[in-house]
Amino acid sequence: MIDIRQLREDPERVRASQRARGEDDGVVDAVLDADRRHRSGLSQFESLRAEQKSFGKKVAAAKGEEKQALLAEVKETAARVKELEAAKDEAAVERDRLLRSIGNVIIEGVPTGGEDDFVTLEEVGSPRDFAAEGFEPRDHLELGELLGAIDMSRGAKVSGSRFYYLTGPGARLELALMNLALDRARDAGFVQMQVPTLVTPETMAGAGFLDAHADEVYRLEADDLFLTGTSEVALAGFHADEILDLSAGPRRYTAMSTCYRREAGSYGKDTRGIIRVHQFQKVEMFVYCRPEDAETQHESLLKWERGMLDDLGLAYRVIDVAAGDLGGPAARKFDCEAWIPTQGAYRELTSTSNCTTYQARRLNTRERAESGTRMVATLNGTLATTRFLVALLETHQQADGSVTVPEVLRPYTGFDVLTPVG
RNA sequence: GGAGGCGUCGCCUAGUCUGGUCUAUGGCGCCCGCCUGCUAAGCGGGUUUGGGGCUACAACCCCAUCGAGGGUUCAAAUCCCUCCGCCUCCGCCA
Repeated sequence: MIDIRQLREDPERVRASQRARGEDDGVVDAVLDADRRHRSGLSQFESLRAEQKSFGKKVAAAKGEEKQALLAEVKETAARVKELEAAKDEAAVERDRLLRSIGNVIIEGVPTGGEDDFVTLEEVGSPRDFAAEGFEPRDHLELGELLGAIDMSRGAKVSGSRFYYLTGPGARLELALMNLALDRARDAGFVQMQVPTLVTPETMAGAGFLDAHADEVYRLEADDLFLTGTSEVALAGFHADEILDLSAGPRRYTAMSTCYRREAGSYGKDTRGIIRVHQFQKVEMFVYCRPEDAETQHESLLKWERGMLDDLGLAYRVIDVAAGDLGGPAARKFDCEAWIPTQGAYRELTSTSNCTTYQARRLNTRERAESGTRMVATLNGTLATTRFLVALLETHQQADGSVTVPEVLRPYTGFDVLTPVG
């Protein structure tokens, strides 16, 4: 949720943000209107309520007939107070409903437009030239099956489409990747967490996943709980309704968790292999910081993400995601997309978002400021996910189907190469 | 799953039975000041959070806030209902 005060003081900035996102900017005036109605209703309610309260003291002091007379007089006031209260509450509900529909105000420099309007900030490394090497690359699933690392058909047998098993060296490789990421996060000062992956509707909504992403979320109806699609949800909820002390610097957390996504509306897309699946592992970074530190923290998250991709020997590009593709909470988002040889395309491996105070406002996470309290900023970023395996297998394959393990992962896998089985 | 107890403004705590003088008591901690070679002690004052009004974004005034949400009432921390959390005991269990 954006700050109503910012909207009052600088409505044009919010309108411009809405336009850049390709959203309706008329909602801004609708909010202002509801806000005015709420505030005038609030004044009316408060002054009459004050009158009623002072009357109550007279009633308490009075006796006998005098008391009866006062009671009769104030009864009408009480009824009127109730009406005024209902009216101002109604206006507030309308105001908040509209306010919640507005996405975060984008940071200056974010490209205008939709999914295809991103700006490439940098291309790192060059895609491997298999033609020059004289062999046709196998795709990650063919390799995975050849190496006894991925088993899609048994995943489908047990759980349906878009489920899979990682077997033997595949399971080992994924866990190696996660451990590398967790060690790096720890070395960078992140507090490591194990988090719930089932959360309440309040937490899910607070993190911002029940709006645009509502169809993407698994819901357990019997218990009214949601399976999270990222540990960002639990990490964002961790400090909900708290007042933090950030005087010693940002609070930074990392967690590996299983992530669950329905992938509704993506029928027929990425149906082969583990590019797009219902369940996967991910190591996430999450930062609570002062609003003025958010952009610096965002750069740091991007730096750590890039460090992983660099050291894993992947070719990738960094993009500045366009306003229309940010989602509600993010004010800016950088994606790192790795080159997938058999697709001849860059595909998202990591994503880091600066949510400024948007997420914190919904979750009511504040900090102690010089006078009073104020909202903190939250940021998140991916350090590793199961999808990395796609780029790793394809990029580091050899003509005979074996796959070289990047140096940095070897201490974790315990082997240097995956070799074809049987 | 069953029975009981508890939830008060950082922490502890009074108030709940018997609704109004609660503008929520006291202690600890913390902040400001006085006093004082320094520190401590002592003394005085302040110290929930959110919102609104008026404004210099001050001061001041008002409203809400006693786990959350409803209800009864002229009036609710206090009475009633629902929910949540914690504790104790019993039952069940990978």
